[in-house]
Amino acid sequence: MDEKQALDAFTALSQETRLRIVRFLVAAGPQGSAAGEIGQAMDGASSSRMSFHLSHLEQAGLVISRREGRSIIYSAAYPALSGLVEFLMRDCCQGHPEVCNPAVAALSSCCEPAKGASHA
Amino acid sequence: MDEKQALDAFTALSQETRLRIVRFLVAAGPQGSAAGEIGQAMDGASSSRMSFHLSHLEQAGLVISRREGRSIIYSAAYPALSGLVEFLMRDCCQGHPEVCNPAVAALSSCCEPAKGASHA
DNA sequence: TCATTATCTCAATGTCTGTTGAGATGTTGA
DNA sequence: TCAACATCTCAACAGACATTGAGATAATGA
Repeated sequence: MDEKQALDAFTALSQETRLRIVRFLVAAGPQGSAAGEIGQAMDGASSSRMSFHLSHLEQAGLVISRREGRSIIYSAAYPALSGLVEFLMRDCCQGHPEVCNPAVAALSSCCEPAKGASHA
Repeated sequence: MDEKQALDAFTALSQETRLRIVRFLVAAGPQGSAAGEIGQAMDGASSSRMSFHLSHLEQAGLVISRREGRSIIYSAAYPALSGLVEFLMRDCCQGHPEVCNPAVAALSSCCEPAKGASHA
């Protein structure tokens, strides 16, 4: 992840519809979701609007797509998301791990295999 | 961290100068850096430009400021950064921790007390 | 108080971005 | 091949954003 990629990723995430799409796909898991399904989840956004935002996200490297029959299935690009987090926090704390440990804790708890209710 | 805050944070991070400022301050640690110092680190950006971006970042909650004599010292708002990471990755992986563990690893390694060379 | 330094505020300008609607492309089943 | 469906592409418009330069505010030391 270099600065240009990070900038593209943050630009993509700075728009309400796109941020919702990414979070929707993050929660959807690796199997992803069809463009139409995503559009319905976004308050029934128009197809051209979805296409615009999905291709924006794909160009930014935050989602990936594959065709399945008539549908195009989008899913979160987890490695890119990890890379983005790492880029933003790189060289954090300078030997004071307590300042960024909350971020680690937040992510770790998310990634524990679900036992009951998960997130806070 | 709610959606509006996250959106403001990502908007703030989607601009080259502001992203550099945040990363500069993340690396600078909790003691922070004066506005003028930051401006010099940003290829000598003009004071009005720095002021614009720093107040943008402060409004977005990503940095905090304090006056020290004539200078205003800015520092990274580490809890906000942690919250942002948590918000983006919330509900990730749905029982498949392997998909977002790389993000945890990236952050964890950053946060280990420095022994030699730190980041990857 | 005055000069100096550090930073912020404001208005003007050019550029970028999101939305919309119409139409094109690709896929499926008959 | 045809009709139906899913998605993408394109041009146009309104609104938001970054930069600039001039001037205002705040703190310091003499």
